[in-house]
Amino acid sequence: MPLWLMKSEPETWSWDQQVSKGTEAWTGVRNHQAAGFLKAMQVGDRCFFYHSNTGKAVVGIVTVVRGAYPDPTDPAGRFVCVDVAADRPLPFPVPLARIKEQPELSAMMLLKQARLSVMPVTGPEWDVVCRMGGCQALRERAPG
DNA sequence: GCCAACGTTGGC
DNA sequence: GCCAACGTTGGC
Repeated sequence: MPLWLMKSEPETWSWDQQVSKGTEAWTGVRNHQAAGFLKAMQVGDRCFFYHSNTGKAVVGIVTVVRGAYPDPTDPAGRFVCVDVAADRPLPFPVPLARIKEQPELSAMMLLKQARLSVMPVTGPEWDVVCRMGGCQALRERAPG
């Protein structure tokens, strides 16, 4: 069961906006490694929603509601996007600083590849972050 | 505001 | 095909 993390600058697209809108196309990824992860996503997969730059915290969970399709914002038509829907907030957002303090999270791709905007999260990492965020650790795929 | 990491571009 | 220059991301 794949689990993911997606980054967004809150000035560009925030968790609050995601909650207000419900479902949103996750466009603008222009990195081939990140695009590969988008292509691997399946409907129902869960993703952490991470605020980069001014936020620097995992703030919520979204679910994939449409698998990879051509990104309408890419004029060349080479990159893909997915649609995600807000699932639930983390009652206590988990800051990057706290992730760095956790020995169990020391191998997270978030820490290893700072510039990657879409990445997989392991099951144990998922559970630890959920626990830190005061959220039930739902790993299983969301119902359709 | 600075800088490290790193992907891309372009000259050779 | 190499590599320097440059642009972008994102933490600090």
